[in-house]
Amino acid sequence: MFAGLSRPNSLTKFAALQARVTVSEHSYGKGTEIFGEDEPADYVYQVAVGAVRSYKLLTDGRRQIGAFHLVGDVFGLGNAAVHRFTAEAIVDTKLHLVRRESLELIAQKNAVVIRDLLTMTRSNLQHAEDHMLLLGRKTALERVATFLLEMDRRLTTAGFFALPMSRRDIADYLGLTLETVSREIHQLYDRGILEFLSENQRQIVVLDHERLANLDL
Amino acid sequence: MFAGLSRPNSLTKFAALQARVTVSEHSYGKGTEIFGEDEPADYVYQVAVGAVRSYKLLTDGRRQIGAFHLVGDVFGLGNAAVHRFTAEAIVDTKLHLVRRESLELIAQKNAVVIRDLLTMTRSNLQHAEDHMLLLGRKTALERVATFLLEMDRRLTTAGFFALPMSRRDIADYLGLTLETVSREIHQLYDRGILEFLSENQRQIVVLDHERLANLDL
DNA sequence: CGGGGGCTTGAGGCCACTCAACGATAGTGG
DNA sequence: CCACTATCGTTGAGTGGCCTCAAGCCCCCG
Repeated sequence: MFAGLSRPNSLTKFAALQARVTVSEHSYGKGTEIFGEDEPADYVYQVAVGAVRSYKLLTDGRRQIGAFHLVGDVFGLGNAAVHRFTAEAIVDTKLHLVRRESLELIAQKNAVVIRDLLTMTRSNLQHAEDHMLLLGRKTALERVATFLLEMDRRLTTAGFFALPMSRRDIADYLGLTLETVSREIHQLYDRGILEFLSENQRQIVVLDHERLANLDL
Repeated sequence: MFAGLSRPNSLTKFAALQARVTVSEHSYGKGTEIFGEDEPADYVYQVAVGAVRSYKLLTDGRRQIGAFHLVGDVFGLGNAAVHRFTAEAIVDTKLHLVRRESLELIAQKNAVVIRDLLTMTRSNLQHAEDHMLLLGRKTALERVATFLLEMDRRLTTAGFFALPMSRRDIADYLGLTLETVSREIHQLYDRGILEFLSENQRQIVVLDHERLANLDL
């Protein structure tokens, strides 16, 4: 029943869920925390509107964003009793919340539910595995190319996409500095691989997917 | 029933499993491939003897090792129908194999089985999340310190541990070069934090866990 | 005893980082 | 309505941490 919820247009399935578990909705202003590392993990979340970053910090403030959660994505799954991440709203965001408790309850009777949880956890794991390759072995330009392809795939609608996150967020996702991210994006622009829409540097059109994919080895 | 199999001393539980699914054992010589990326994922594996590396490659040969699987570890879980990485025996290795098919069959009747698969997949995910922080944000010295603490935790028995993997493997796990790994390990030696046993640089005693943990922020 | 693999160590180079300045935009309060 | 400020992004100059290239040692194994 939760299966496919991570795909944007499967929100319909959510209706079926509501008859069985407690689903609530909650709004989070730009920049506010949804949950913190080491807090008890009482809920599972789905993005209805907006975007979320989840990250870990080192003691001196260095930050690694593990994933961006966009509309339709389910997150808060990989956690045990306690969250392993901090999650924050990147922009004004609405989330659907499901109590873990009630999910457990259903899961005991309905094997399909656990199976769906397993499927979603697997896809989180696969994303993490791909990201390890990026962080460990790709150059700055390759990282940015991979990132843009991911965002193009996940949020392009009318031939372009609008990034909800800042250059700093992108940098902390890619293991770079914000200056490097800026430089590499502009190098792709100079090569004619992408274009900016209007004055806003967050709206991007990918002109040449193939060359972008070749940079992303 | 599979729960806890990832912990070294839970091999006992494996006996209970054998009555229900087809479990076979297989040996792999040092350096041989267990499965390749994009091959069909027909089995789930558990290390009985030896050690395994699983990795991804870029087209030009750059390699990122995502995890080392040691005695007791279960792997091959995060995969869908097709493997997402290559697995190789680091040393001569014996594995227990369970057909995915028969696992699926049991899982349909026994919700506990899926639950255990979910738990193990989660712990793989958490390892990957920690590793993203390492690859994205830690310095060379911090990476090596984190690695040594992990190995100390996972394979110390008589006050020391013997690394099954080469410097090159460690480097590809930590996103460094083998030369850098060598230099950083020796810096820890020079600081009196660790010692080598006999002539073999793979047998290590950690003398000062606390200082090692402080380097690993 | 010759050859190869694994590890160490040194010298030099480069890619991404640091530090800094600047422009543009949005939100705020007088 | 307009400073004022904060945030965000870009761009340049210089630095440094890790990589590259290279040589040499040790051990194992044929």
